[in-house]
Amino acid sequence: MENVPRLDRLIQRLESAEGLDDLQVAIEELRDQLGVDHLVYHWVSSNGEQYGCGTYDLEWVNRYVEKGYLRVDPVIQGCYQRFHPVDWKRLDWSSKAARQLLQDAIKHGVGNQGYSIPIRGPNGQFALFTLSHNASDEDWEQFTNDNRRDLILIAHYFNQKALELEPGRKPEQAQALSPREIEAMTLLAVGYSRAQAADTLSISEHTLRVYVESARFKLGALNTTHAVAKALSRGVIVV
Amino acid sequence: MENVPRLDRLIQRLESAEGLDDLQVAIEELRDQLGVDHLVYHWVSSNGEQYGCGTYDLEWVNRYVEKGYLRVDPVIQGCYQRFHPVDWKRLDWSSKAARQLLQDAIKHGVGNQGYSIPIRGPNGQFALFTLSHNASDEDWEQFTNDNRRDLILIAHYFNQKALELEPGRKPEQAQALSPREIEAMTLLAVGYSRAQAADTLSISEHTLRVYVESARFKLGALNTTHAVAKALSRGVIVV
DNA sequence: CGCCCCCTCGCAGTTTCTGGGGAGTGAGAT
DNA sequence: ATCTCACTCCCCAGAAACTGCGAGGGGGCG
Repeated sequence: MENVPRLDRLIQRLESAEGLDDLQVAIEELRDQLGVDHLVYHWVSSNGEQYGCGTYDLEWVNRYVEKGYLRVDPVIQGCYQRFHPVDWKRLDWSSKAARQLLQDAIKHGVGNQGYSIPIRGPNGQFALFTLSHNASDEDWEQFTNDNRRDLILIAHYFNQKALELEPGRKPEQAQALSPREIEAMTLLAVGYSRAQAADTLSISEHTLRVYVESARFKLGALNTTHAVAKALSRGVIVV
Repeated sequence: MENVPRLDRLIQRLESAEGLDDLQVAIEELRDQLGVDHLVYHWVSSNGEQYGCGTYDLEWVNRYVEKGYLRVDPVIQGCYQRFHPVDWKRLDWSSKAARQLLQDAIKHGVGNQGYSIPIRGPNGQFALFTLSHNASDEDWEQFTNDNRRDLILIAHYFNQKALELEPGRKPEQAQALSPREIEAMTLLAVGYSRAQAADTLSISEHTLRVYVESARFKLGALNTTHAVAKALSRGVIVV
């Protein structure tokens, strides 16, 4: 495993990428240059669709999806709650499902070591930039320490380009909620009933209802719970 | 204006900061070293609370808050929709309130040029790392281009430390949900009614109800919407 | 072998939410 | 100066969710 080579040139390549294919080529080259087993960038969008590119076997990717590993993966859950890159060893693998996932992953060629960088974009976008490799704890620690900053930057530029190139993200640009709508949704998100929320805002329950309906419409949600979930995952409201 | 000096040492200083005061000192030193007029880190939250440190006059900060500029500031709104750092010139200053804000800002010593880096953390955290200065368009463009990568990194480490030090962050690790409970909550979060969700899982509606109640209890939530919101913001479920 | 948790199912009554109407004011934008 | 949009209020009826009662089988762990 070597240090990130020619950071400047790599970032320039990323910036000049014109299609998702270019990102796939870039990630493979970077994998080779770093000398790690796998390098993956993947993005979970709020509507469930996800785009990713990387060097995992297709078989493993499909298996991961089919088995619903997304829901039990400590890497996902851990990164979702963290800001800084995280070594897989520091995550919580105590649950049975998690250990099973890890064994399965190793069996499919994912290394015993991993390092994942969480990245967040507008509208609740969340992506991971992950390295995996077979190495000793010491070597891996050394490697990740040496390259952390460059990897953070690469992940950033990678995500920037993915955001640019990702099709179908404009329609998802929902209308902004009005201040009152945001207040109403926020109160519902922290457990208030409509009556309580209306009382808190000193308006009639009917008025509050109008806000919630309006917000539901703007967010394209099917019901109040859905609307709160969408508002949260897009960062429209914060609890 | 000079290039970012001694990036390594600066990041080390940030990493070893033990209090918010250290961050204030760090930001002032960095400002002096960069030779820009102002450098500000602030954490924007929609409910109004915010923490920040920087070199703006206290008078200006207070005025900004009192006037409710937060709601009309194109810097906030623009960065909220973007991932990459943005030059203030590229934002939309067409609205009357925005131009008024800009004039007011310049009058209070904020430079005519600005550059803001959006940063996002877990649970919808959103912060800005902003430079402002008096300079010509050409000089400013040159400066920001030369320092972009280093500034992104600094902003990242700054935010990491701010997240660590932020007092109001309670771990509050709740009980884990069972697989079935996670499935149930996830379906509700994507807009399914209880009946639909039960149908999807091929169980009776009542059984599904038991899961939801159980999850609500484990999450310490007051109702289903609250439970979904808590599960989402804790990363227990991913939509 | 109990104990605890996970999974599964039923009934009934009460409360809340949803969706369909209509209506008036004020601020900001064209 | 009109016009849009946010904000406020009201009624009604049906659909859905919540509350509280109870019940049994299966699996892991001390």
